[in-house]
Amino acid sequence: MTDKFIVYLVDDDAGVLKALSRLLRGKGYDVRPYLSPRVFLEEHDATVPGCAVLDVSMPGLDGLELQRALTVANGFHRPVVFVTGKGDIPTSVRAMKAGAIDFLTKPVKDVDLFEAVSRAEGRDAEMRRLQSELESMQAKVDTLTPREREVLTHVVAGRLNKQIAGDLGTVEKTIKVHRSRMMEKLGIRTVADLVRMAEKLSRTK
Amino acid sequence: MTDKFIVYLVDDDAGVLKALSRLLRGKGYDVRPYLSPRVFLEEHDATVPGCAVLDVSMPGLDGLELQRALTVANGFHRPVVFVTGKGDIPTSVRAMKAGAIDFLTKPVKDVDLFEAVSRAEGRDAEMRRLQSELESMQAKVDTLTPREREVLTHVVAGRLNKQIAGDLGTVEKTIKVHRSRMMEKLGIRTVADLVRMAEKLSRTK
DNA sequence: CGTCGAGTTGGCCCTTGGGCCAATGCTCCG
DNA sequence: CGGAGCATTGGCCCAAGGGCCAACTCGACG
Repeated sequence: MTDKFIVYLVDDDAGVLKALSRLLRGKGYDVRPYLSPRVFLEEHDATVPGCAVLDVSMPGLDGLELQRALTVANGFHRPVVFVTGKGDIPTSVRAMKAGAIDFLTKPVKDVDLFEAVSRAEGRDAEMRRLQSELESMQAKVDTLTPREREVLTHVVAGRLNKQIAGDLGTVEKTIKVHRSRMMEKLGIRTVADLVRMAEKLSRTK
Repeated sequence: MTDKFIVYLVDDDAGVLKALSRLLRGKGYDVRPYLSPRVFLEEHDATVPGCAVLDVSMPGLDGLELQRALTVANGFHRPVVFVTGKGDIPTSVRAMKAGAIDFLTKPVKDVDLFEAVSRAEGRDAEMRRLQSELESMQAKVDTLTPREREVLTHVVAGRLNKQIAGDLGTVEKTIKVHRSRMMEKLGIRTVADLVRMAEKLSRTK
């Protein structure tokens, strides 16, 4: 479960690939080198923790396109560190705007690469923590019946049982039952926690 | 109050300054040109809406330093757009990491500049909206007595009056009074709203 | 010294929330 | 057809929230 953090290295230059691999492996990272961006993308599994270290200019699929392709995973992005030999400012700016962790120029200084990969690791961990938290909450919400969900939104809005009953065209007693079952299913005891949960879920989607 | 959005233009090249001024004024922007970054910084008033369009390389105080100086305002930054004639990738990356809106290379394309300034305007407006919301909430919280503040935190934590009383070494009745006055001062009626307010305040600071 | 704000507490009473048990009506599925 | 799941409702009772009025203590301030 606590999969090891993996560095996906993609560069069409075999020499660079080997050099960077050695460097990162020396630091203890689990490195997966790819000469072909396409092969990397095919094999890529967004569910395992890791970051991508990409060359910007590659034949077929360039770094920025690859970055975009890695960016679609349900709101979360695979952290990307760019490495380039012949990049320009507009490209670096586009990469950073698209959320790249860093954009390094060759020859890459070891410390810069380590610092970038380390930041990528931190961000990846934080993203996964957040994502799993959201998923587990969403999973619980998904077990609610339609009625319970309606009641949930009204409760979060601060409405009284009586008012909710009026809104939904039923009586207070019924709302109490839905409300109770809803809290039970969500594993939540207080309205405060309920509101916080709802806020987290709504803030991201 | 609804001050006009101002573009602070800082470039040590008088020609560029004039050209960009004309360009932005033509778009209807209120432009304030500065040849000296120091003078700009001295006169700068973070309370008025606006963005800065900075040349990266200037004598005395370069663009990145200026950006950092503009970044300290109580958690909020003055949006910055960079313009440069002789920048390099590391510089652009540092600028973007530091939160720059964009980093344009001369000759600057009109559309790029307009797009960047427009984005800056949007971000500035959003920042100010958020900030004024936070300030108004914080102002209300500041009117609370120490005891009321303690009760506030316990209520937000989902504790019952009885439990809060135990924690604070007093009785339920006392908590009810503090709680009631606290809600009154905050202008809030439901626990749901209280929790949301507390979340917003805690999330930023 | 007297007032004022803050913190406390009591009593009284009403409203809300919520648990327990029981029961009904409906729809969908095997 | 006979459950299963869902929505609904009633009664009963207790716990928790909250308004209103009154009162007391204490330290600060003039």
